[in-house]
Amino acid sequence: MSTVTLGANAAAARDRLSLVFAALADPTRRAMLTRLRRGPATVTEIGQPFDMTGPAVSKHLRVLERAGLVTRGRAAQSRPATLNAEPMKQVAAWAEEFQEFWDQRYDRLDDYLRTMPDDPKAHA
Amino acid sequence: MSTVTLGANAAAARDRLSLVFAALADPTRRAMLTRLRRGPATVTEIGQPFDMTGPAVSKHLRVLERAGLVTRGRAAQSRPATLNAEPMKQVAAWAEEFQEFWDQRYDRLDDYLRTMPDDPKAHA
DNA sequence: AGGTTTCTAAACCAGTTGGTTACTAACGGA
DNA sequence: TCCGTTAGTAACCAACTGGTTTAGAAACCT
Repeated sequence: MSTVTLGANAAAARDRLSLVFAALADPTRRAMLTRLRRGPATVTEIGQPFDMTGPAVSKHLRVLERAGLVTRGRAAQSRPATLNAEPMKQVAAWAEEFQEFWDQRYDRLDDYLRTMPDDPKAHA
Repeated sequence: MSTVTLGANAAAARDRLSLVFAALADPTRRAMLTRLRRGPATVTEIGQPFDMTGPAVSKHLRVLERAGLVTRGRAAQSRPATLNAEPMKQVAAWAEEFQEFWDQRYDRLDDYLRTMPDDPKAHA
């Protein structure tokens, strides 16, 4: 079998948007980003509100960095993190493609039944 | 120690937004949602474009369902999934709280330096 | 009743995630 | 030069993830 047959490929082909969404899927990291709206901060500053060890904070920051949500500088021995909100623009843009469905009543069974036969001419 | 001491708590306290972001962090699932914009669809219809087995599709749908992005009905032996885009409104809202930083030049070192003296006594 | 279609459940597997502890590196100050 | 602060590496661990195969439930069609 040329097909890989490997049980798990998992997150192999992680595109950019997936990285961003995955980074945002953790409340700790979202809180960190919110914190960074008030300006750049050092690792210890960022980790202060959370009950976790230094390396854990460091790892979270690396996830944010790899998603492009944070850029890191170097000032003395501190390595300040700066918010880079550009990827969030893409997140918002993606979500807003669904805007027309946001407040849709989902009891439109008739609509469902009309769409059911799935054939292209059902629309025209 | 009453604290669990367990090495991994991980995704224990998954709040709603985290569930939604996690669900969107997979390109397959995003494609499924995009598909559902054209109207409800059965599991086999949804899984057709993807090279994966039935159960895999089923699992993806369950993730979407638990995130509140999809509601499932029952019609005959098919169990059609309907898009529920309401959580995306929250996603967009969250992302847009960062709107003022989207196009920000991040070479504002002066701003950084102004925010730096974060310690309380530096203010008073 | 028997068969087909549609979908899910269970068990399993490998890779990722989120945390820990212990150690190391780099810088600034006395 | 030595010390404290700041941050990152390495190794480890348990839970979660995304996929598989195998089997089974539920509804339709003769």
